Amino acid sequence: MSDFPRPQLSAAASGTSDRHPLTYLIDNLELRSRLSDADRRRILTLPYDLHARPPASYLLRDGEEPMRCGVLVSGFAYRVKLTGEGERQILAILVPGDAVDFQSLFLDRADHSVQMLTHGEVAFVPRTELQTLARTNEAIGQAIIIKVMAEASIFREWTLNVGRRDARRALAHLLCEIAVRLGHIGLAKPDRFQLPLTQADLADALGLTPVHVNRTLMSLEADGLINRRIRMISFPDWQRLCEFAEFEPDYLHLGRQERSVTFEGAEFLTRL
Amino acid sequence: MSDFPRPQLSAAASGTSDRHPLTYLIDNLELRSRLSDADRRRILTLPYDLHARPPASYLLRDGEEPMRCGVLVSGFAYRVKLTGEGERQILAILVPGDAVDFQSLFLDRADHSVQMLTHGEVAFVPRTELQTLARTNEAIGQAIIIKVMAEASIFREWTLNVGRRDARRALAHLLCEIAVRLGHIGLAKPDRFQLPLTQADLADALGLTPVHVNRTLMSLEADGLINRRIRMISFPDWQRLCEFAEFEPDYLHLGRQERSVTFEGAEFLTRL
DNA sequence: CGTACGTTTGATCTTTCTCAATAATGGTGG
DNA sequence: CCACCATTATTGAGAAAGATCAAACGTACG
Repeated sequence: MSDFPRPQLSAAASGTSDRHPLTYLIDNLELRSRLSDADRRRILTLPYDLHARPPASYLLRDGEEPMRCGVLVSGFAYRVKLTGEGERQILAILVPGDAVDFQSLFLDRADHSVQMLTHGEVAFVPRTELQTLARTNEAIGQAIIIKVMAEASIFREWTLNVGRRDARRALAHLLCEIAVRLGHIGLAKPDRFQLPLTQADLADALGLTPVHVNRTLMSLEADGLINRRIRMISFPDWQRLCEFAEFEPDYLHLGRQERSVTFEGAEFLTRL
Repeated sequence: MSDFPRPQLSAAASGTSDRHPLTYLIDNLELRSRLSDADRRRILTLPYDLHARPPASYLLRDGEEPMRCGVLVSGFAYRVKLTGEGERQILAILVPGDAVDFQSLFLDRADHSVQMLTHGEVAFVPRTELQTLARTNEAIGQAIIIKVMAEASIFREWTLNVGRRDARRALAHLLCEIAVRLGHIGLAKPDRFQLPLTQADLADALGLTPVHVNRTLMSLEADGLINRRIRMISFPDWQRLCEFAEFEPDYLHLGRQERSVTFEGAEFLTRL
């Protein structure tokens, strides 16, 4: 909370290896929940189709009835909504291991779209299989709920970023978030990472204009808060950047949510 | 979708009657889920404390470990986050029947605060009781998940509103949302309602300045999109307002989420 | 009837947008 | 490996939406 966690390398591999695709989902759930060996094996029995997807392709369309749930295996994607005028607002970034449709697993239709940001691979699991799994396996069901709740928390911070931080602070905050999330899956070095978004994407994420994002990036660089070489962002002073951005990663709810383990009938927790 | 639902009066009462407080929660869940008589009775067995709360009092504090879950029985509340500079961003409005802590029912600590907007009453239920209920009763558990997901959908639309709509459109959209949600619980007439927010609150909800909200309200009124008498907002032409605001209430996910009923082992849904 | 809070108004300033052009970059086919 | 094309990034000048500051006005309520 007070000392800012650097983006850290973890064991989760990065390349488009030949690991079972759903191990990425397992790793993702285990960022916040504890699963048993049996739970992990159960997830690996889910049927899936693995597909390569090009940039900008849709993984989910606004208004559609979701029939399957995609799990991002490699590459990046984003959640997006459009205004009537066709202006985009990017709502979230998905990284490898993230599921596309947990957000609407029990809703009749999608209220936003998900599109690929880069080239990547997606494992599609039938929605009914996941629903059944979520309801028959308590640990997995809870892990999914925790994931949904953590994502909702990220939406809230995103709204604060868009609504109440100026361009410099908001952009710095977004870079911090992406750096930490990539670090947790081994896709960022402690002091640098490859930004998967163009400046136009950043603009749509922050409710700004590409031109202004460009100027803001240059302004952050001029102040020594970041360095850029092409699309590689590096942090000369991570802590200073976090302080400037007001970045406090609690809202990511990373780390196991241990307190949520209820001891049936036990009241002692309410006395803590 | 094509014809805009007017805010509608429902059977859910409004006054601070002597109904069992948790019937408000039941009505709230039944906006989107089907519950059996047994489920309803089960909810009514939850222990609770009913408290009157003054405006601005906290129902949940950012960073706190939630020990209990409040259910708003009367009055209004809002979810809020602060920047490091102390600027507020209101993230959501809670109306009678809404639960305060579903958003963090399985998370270790709250990532935002909830405060009363007006005077009101809140029924506090021990968090462990709710967790247990959510896990032991499938229908209620699913109803809670659906509620969490629907709220997340509202967060996303909120972000679009703040990030990509100009002040007039965003304000009109917010008024539409509040009108429809109040209508569904019988707190709005078809063409008018009592706005529970001050102009400063509206500003914090939209990422604007109170001065600008004031001017924007006057501008909407000058265009005949709304009328105001004190805090009473009325709609001379609801459909025109909806079109102007790009308000399409699908994102509220009101109406029973029937498709989410899985027939165990049945694959036929994937063929729809 | 006075105090606190909310609303309205005016003048001025800043951030961010718009439009338009130019320069890099990256990938592709030859 | 090079030439070419499409994207992406950068720059400049001018315009606009929204912010800021300060004050006056209403209204509600103890």
